[in-house]
Amino acid sequence: MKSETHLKKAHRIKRQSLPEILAESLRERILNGEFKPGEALIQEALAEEYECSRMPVREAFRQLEAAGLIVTKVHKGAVVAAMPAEQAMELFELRATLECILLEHAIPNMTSEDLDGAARVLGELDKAYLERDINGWGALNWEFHRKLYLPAKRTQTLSIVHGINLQVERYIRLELLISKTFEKAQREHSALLKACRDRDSETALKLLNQHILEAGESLVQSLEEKSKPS
Amino acid sequence: MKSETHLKKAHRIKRQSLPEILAESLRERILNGEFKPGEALIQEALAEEYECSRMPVREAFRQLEAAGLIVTKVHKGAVVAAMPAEQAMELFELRATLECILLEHAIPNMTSEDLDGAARVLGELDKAYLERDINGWGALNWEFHRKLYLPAKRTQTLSIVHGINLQVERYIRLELLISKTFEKAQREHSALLKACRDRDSETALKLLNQHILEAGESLVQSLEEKSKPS
DNA sequence: ACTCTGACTATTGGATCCAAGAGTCAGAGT
DNA sequence: ACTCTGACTCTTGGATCCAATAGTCAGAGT
Repeated sequence: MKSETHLKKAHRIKRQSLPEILAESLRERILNGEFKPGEALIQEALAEEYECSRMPVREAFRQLEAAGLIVTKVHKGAVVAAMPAEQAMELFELRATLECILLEHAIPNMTSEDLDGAARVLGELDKAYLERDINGWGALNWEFHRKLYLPAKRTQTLSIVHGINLQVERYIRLELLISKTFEKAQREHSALLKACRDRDSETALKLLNQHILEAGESLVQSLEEKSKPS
Repeated sequence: MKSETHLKKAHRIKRQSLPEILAESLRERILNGEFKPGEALIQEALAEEYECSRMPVREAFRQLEAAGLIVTKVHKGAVVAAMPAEQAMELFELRATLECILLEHAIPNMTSEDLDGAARVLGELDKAYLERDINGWGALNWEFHRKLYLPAKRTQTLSIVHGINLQVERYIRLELLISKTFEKAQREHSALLKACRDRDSETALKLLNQHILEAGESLVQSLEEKSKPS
């Protein structure tokens, strides 16, 4: 009996509405740095660019606003949200707290499939790093963490953490370009996965906590350097 | 020199867009239980009720969806989100974690104005309780907690916690009607405020943690009883 | 009697149109 | 020369209209 779980999974087709697609695309472009903090997003321009009317754009804006990526003022439009260094650090501390909770609950439930899946993503992550594929790296990075947290079966926490990750990812990407954080993260990911395999919660949690907080600190540091070049 | 801080505060007028107002109103009605989990929300009906077109309603839906209060399917419309008991407990645990962090950071920064403000809200809370004003109680309850957390100066965490509170408030309200949770909460609030006044972090955190987790447990218990009346 | 199909209806998704608010710039008045 | 005002423009907010899809129900064929 093959225990493949494809029994009834049907082919999951897109089934996405235009606003969702737009929101995703715009988020990607914001994370890429194509739209910089403070920059205004004009509905009509984007509508023309995506060859649709302004309406889907408007609904996409609502989603992005709820996610904290843009801020809108009545009759004044939307601008990309800025994030001061202290807020960034707050988000990293939040991540550290919440992701450690997730990992703690996940470790006892991890199957070898879970671990192998995470290992596979880690491989892809390495490849993305070698090819300097920053966009891909961002998505894969989250995918790796997500794989580790899924067995915790805490969907609400996971979705909140996902939101926070998206918010900070923008800055992480900038940081990645100019530092050695990449290799450091890769080493830490490996160590983390190993601790999970060993079911060594204590080590795993310590590693994860460090992994996130140090990333935050190095990011905040480089943010502050950049803001005071005088 | 009067240290009143009204120097430049101008009069903060509404400046709210229709979709925001609608989202607020609809959220309130969902929290009230007027719209029950699983119930479909029809754009046109709501548009007519609020005497506007469907468009503001649609944008309000996007906001509510992002807040997790409704779920929408393409071409099928929006239904009020249901919440299984286990997810409710997860949210309460999240609250306990995050709100304790907030309080921990807030206590050292609290001024006597902060404490007096909280005390004042506590009084209103009591009044709302005596008048059985459930709606008002919900808002004031959050206001009380918020007052305690504001000095932590962690806006992101605060806004996430706010979102979680809104999600569980719906069930809390139902629970309040049928149990003694009300008086219990009131007593716990008083004790909590006193510990804050004494700058006794240890006691305050323990109280807050209990306050939230016990509320969660009693809620989940009554949810399970209701779902298995057979 | 059962099932499959096709038309009909209810409701949402998207486009276009009009109104209203915010910013800008020129011109008049002091 | 400076400031205030008003018209003009750019952009968003909201309404209405048309297209597309899911659900339903009746009817024909087996």
